[in-house]
Amino acid sequence: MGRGKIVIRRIDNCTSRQVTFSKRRKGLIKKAKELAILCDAQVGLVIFSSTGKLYEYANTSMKSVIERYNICKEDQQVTNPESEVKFWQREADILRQQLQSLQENHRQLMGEQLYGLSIRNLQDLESQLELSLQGVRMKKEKILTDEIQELNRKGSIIHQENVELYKKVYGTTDNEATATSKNAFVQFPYSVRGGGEYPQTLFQLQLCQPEQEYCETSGSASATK
Amino acid sequence: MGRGKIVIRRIDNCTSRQVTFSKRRKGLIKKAKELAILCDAQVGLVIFSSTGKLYEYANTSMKSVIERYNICKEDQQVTNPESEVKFWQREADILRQQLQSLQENHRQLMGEQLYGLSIRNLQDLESQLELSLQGVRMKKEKILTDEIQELNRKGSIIHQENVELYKKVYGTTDNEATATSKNAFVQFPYSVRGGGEYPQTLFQLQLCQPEQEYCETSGSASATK
DNA sequence: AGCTATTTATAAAA
DNA sequence: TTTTTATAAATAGCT
Repeated sequence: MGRGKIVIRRIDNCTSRQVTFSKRRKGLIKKAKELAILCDAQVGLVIFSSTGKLYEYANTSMKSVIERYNICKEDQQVTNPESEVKFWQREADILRQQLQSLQENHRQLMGEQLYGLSIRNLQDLESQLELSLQGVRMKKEKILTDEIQELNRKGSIIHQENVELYKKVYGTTDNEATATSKNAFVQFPYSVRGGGEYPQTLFQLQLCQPEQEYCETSGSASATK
Repeated sequence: MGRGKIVIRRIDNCTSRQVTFSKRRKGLIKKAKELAILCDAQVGLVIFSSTGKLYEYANTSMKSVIERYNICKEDQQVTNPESEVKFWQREADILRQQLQSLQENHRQLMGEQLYGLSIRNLQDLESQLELSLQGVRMKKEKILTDEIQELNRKGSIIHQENVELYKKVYGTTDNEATATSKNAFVQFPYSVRGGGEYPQTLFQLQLCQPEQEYCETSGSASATK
């Protein structure tokens, strides 16, 4: 329900995530209220943002909801009443396991601890790393091109100003001003992709040349499916 | 959102109320899940139907949500003497933080969540990924060469055995046996690197040829420093 | 924070 | 209950 369809997975962009959190939290609480009213239900809703901030809704009181919840659970639990300490120990255990699993995965992504992986596993890992590299490189290139574009924009403005100033100082004839400014001022834009009348090769070469070396030296090694 | 607009007030008709409860409860829980995933939040939802039936959702565990909720509420009151429970809660908190930090790192290694990284960071990440790839590929190649070497070893032994058997069956003259075995048996080793008198090219080609295609299609994308 | 084009949720009916 | 369908709501992507 929006301008585009989205897949339900963690939103990477921090700002977008915050905005979406704010909108959806509001929506969720509204729906919880409606359910409670329409259907005469008792509803308790607790939300912690990723930054740890607490949001809550309860049509009665959170305390009563939790108490009622606990009663329900106790009734179902014929098993030993696990002490609070036991619970948190288990919680810590689970977290520790998750941590360990993630750490192993992490090491493999770092190209370490590859012992015991099958060819299949290694190929999957390799593909993933290639995808990651691609993402990182695209991101890097984007930052650089954005920066260059911004510089060109600023440069253009300054160039424009200089042309105007030049006219004011030396005369108002277009021909004269233009002819001289070509020697006096830097031309913009230098070399942004699709930037207009200037050839694209300059910027392309700047970005790619240092990388050519890698391609050649490890070309056969990086040839993989 | 339906065939007609409704006002938010208790639904009198018992059947309609049940139907609506069922549908909206499902929708609410779905939204809660989405919020938790999209925005990386911790969500706990408790619903009692008007008939007293309990429905719940929590992306972690309801207990941990409630505990965290209580901690939030307590902290606003007074500082209590730390009990064993407090200790374990803190332990879980620390582990949760570590997990979060590692998860962020992990996502970046997966080429995600690159928002906010500087060129410098991205280059470090890129280098790391390249190292990882190199390690993975070396490991993979080692497994394959080892396997081939092992096969060659076994093949050699079998070949030797066959030569012996051939001698026993058709005669004992060295010349005859050797001459015929060249037509009857496969020669080992085929092509292990540095394996001796056989050229290395065969094995190299076997490993690299199927991968040539990939190298060409994504050659420019993977060309990087 | 708003604005809409779209996607979702769901009211009514079966 | 579940499915279908017409509509109301929610909200993703922009500004």
